[in-house]
Amino acid sequence: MNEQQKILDTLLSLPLFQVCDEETLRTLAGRARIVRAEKGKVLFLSDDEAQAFYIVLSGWVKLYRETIDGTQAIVDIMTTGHMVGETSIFESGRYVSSAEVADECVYIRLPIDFLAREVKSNSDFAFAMLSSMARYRKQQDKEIEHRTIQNASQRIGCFLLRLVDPKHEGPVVVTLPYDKTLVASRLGMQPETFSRALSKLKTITGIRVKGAQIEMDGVDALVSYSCSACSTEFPCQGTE
Amino acid sequence: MNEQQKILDTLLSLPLFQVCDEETLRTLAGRARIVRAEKGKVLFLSDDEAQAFYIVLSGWVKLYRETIDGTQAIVDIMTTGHMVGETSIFESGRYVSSAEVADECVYIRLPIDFLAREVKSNSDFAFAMLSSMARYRKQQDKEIEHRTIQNASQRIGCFLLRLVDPKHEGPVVVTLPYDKTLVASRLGMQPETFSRALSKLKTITGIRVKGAQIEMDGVDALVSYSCSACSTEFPCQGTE
DNA sequence: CGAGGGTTTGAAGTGCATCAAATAGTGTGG
DNA sequence: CCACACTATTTGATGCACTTCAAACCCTCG
Repeated sequence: MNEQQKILDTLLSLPLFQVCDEETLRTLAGRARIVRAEKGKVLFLSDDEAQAFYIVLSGWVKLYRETIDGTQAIVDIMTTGHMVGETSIFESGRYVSSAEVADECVYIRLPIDFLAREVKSNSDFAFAMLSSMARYRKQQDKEIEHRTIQNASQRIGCFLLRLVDPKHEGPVVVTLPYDKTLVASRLGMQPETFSRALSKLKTITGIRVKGAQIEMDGVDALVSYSCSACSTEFPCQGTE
Repeated sequence: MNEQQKILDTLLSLPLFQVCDEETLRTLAGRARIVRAEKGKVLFLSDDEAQAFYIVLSGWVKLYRETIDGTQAIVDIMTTGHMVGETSIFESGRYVSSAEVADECVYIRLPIDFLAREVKSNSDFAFAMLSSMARYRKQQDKEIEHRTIQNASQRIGCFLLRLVDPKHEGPVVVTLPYDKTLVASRLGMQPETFSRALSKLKTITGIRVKGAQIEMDGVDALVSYSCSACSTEFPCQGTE
């Protein structure tokens, strides 16, 4: 399958683009490129003038903000199906955070001018984009809540639960999606704290940790430990 | 001036509604009510079925999420010109957080069905709403950053700076917009911590605190103390 | 096999929370 | 205008959670 066809198929698989005219998408796909990149590749920096937005096909892209002295705050970590950089069209055409590949990654790079045009001319598209924006907003609200009222171990528990299929019952094995250092910063803590908090979670809830694999007999122990300190009940669906 | 006219004028003064047909707004205004409410009045609770959205005319409304044991996490605090509850249209018609009057407040209560209809039929409106959503998203991203890398005193300094007119130069007096306990929870800390962190900020930056009034000879001291631990330079425009 | 990154562990320090109590500030009724 | 009640704010003492710095360990990959 050629690259353009692959891009077109991807677009058609995303709810946001399903409301677009196929001809429009074909043109868009013609102006897009699939990119394979290694960890560390910078997609864009905060305040850069936006030329493109991105759709992640596989792997992980981290969004972060950075102070002058180099301290980073992870804003979010995106993966398959997520859009990156699209909000620049509402911010005078500049990116509001930096984006970098966190783990070997394939993504589509698309011209940003398409977005602004489509949002203005296709109200279904605007509505779909609003929905995805609203979902994101809800997620960020939850994130603030988590960081305010959950301790480190509870946040880890909550993170693990969001990796479990909510319909699943009985014993589960989940795999951490990226390295522990990154999970730590995603959850707003230091790697050392993560390591210790995970041990604590182990003794409290009886989960078993084998490298990046985490086994448990069921979600109940985690749920009762983590979700008690949260306004949302399991399944939390914090997105991602 | 009668109530409907006042509502109509308010709507016309907000960028979001300026893109609407005046006749449509007149109808909307006819279905809206101005409400005066005291501290503690609940506008809605998380998960309630949404009947209305709100526009704050004066005073303060806090958005919060609450765990079963009653612990609250303040998500945001809204004031003049802010919309509240509007995202419910993207969340199967349910509110995603609770809202309560934090300080004597006047607001307009409008029927929610208008929003969904207008977003779908008026693409300028959809675009305007996207812009406001994007602004909010940016603000929340910043909030997460602040809570991750700023300490309590720096967050207070940052909060104070956002109360200062960015174009202002020389000595300034700012007034805390609501009581210190609420400012504390807005910034994700305990009242006691707020009090101590404010004293610390006083000795570090030379600001003078007189009740809710805070005087300083200039913003520089605050800027160099608070903004150094932030990716955004002053004026930060964290909104609000 | 050795280098280098990721991860864990240890020791020590800091910041914030918590509980308790004092103080200041505000509004009320007399 | 004062005394009282009530709330907001501050202060003190203490403990825990998380960070920091340092070092060891582990694993993977050239």
